Amino acid sequence: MRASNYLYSTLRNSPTDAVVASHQLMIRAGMIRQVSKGLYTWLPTGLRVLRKIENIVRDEMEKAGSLEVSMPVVQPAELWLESGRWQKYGAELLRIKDRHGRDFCLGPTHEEVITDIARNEITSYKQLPLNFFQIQTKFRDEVRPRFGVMRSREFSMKDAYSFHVNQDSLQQTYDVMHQAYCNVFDRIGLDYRPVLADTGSIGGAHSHEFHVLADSGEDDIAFSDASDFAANIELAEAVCLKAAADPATQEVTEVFTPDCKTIAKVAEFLKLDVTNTVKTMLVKGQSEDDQGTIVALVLRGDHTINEIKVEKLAGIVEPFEFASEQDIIDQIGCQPGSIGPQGLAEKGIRIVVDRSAAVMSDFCAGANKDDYHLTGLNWARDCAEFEVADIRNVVEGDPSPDGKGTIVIKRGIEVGHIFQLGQQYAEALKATVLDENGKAQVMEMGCYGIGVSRVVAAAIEQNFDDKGIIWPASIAPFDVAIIAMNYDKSEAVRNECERLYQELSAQGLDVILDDRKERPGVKFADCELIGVPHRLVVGDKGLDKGQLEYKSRTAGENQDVPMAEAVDFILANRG
RNA sequence: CGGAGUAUAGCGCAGUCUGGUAGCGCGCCUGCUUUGGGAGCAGGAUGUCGGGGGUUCGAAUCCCUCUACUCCGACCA
Repeated sequence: MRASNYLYSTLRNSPTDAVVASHQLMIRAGMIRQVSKGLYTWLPTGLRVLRKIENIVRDEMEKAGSLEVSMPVVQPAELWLESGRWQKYGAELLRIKDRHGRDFCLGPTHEEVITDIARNEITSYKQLPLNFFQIQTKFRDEVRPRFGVMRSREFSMKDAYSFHVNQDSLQQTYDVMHQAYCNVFDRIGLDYRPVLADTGSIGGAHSHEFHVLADSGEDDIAFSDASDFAANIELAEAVCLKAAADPATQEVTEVFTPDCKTIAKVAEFLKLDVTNTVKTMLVKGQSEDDQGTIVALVLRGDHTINEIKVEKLAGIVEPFEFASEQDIIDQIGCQPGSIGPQGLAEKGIRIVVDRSAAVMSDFCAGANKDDYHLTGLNWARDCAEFEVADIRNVVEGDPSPDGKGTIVIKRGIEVGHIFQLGQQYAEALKATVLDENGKAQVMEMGCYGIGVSRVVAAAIEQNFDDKGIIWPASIAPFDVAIIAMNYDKSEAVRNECERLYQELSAQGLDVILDDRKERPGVKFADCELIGVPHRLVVGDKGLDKGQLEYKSRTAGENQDVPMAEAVDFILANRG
């Protein structure tokens, strides 16, 4: 590519509405432009990167035995009604009507369509296993799109779906895909981790997420400092090593705690450590007869509730919802802020206590009376009727669930997610094959996603400096930039640039020849901003000595390279 | 959905309080000079001041309304 025929669209200052580095740099480097909230145009530089990632993903998928297909973005409501997700998926599913008034949606994912294909095309167990993938535009009407293409409404995703005659076969493909994902992210050159994950709205049993580690990530990942354990905090088990509560040493005492509506205030007012308090939260419970059912969740004062874990308890409404203030006043007789577990069981309220809270002794809790708390509480003596469950988020310093080391928490950007779906979609859509005995059998399914456009942003989050983007070699928009000095005046420069351009291109490299009539500083700045890994400067000064000047994007110093060796030098340094 | 904020040239911003001919920097165009880190001089182009309505002799500015975008929150007892 010759710069004189190219659109840089680089900006000197970044628009104020971009807050994270990748979003700012993608705009400044002329990669993307926002068209509307969560909707972006990919400019030439951005699209080059996106395509390179797609190609790596496609290559690894094919190596893993997946077959490429292309499914429609617009999908009929019928399929979604059949799977039950037309009602279940919620507002992220953009529903539209066609001219005949029939219902459609923009595909946020493609389980329904692929399962429809599978049930029509696959008839015998002998055809299985089969694995399909596509790289395609998805639409999810996000509550809050942000951070550029990191969380946009329309985005590029590689989604794959596998079909099996049994669980063993599914597990095998799952393992193959797990490895393929590692290969993809290794090839791109990202610092990533596979982590245990919740299955969320897609459903299913077993699942891993692939996270790129970055402070700007939106997910918390719990790692062990002594093993390879890693799990999304949504899922990470909170372990309590202490087996039982110590015996009571204090009597229950009611204390006046005016205006102490939070644990922090209560602890401060009573000069207690927050770890010696519990907080009691009331959430909506499910029951057949009445609507006002509430369930009490009890946590140690310094812990936070994990909604995903709570939703998995039987009898709790999903999605998770706190009880209304009116229900609390009606059933407990006090305002939120003074609630405690003692006496709730007598009122017929179910109590679920977190493991760590269940082994406390002589603790402090709300008195179920406005502006009063109780100290010296002990479970066995004062409030013996409760269930114990894991309902909190792990925190740093917790023991690792695998028994090795302690938990460290880091931020991650979710770039991939693999699931074992089991039979849920195949069953809903009646996708069956005939087995050895000629009997119809519901297929097992797996699904596997990579957020291709998000990988672009994630790669930048891990690789930039004050001058701009530093692309991993595998996905750079150009492999090498030839910066011409005095291109229009010097025939020697033009000839050498042309030679390099031809020879490097012939080697399969993506070359940008900066032949613009710009001052050198402008060319250097653009080259660094868009993050080209290798740079050759061609000027009369060097040519007189038979030399070119080389600099890698990451190196501080220039390096002279003889003209004759330049192409081999670049090839050798490409890595 | 709740809260806060913004909307003026391609980008970044001033002007709004106190109504009186639309401004600045960068970028863009032309010419000359310059040519190894975002050049200098001279000249030039570009705006329905987000849309609609109102008040006024007169509105970017005051009032009403709509829209778009940004950020924060939706983890509290």
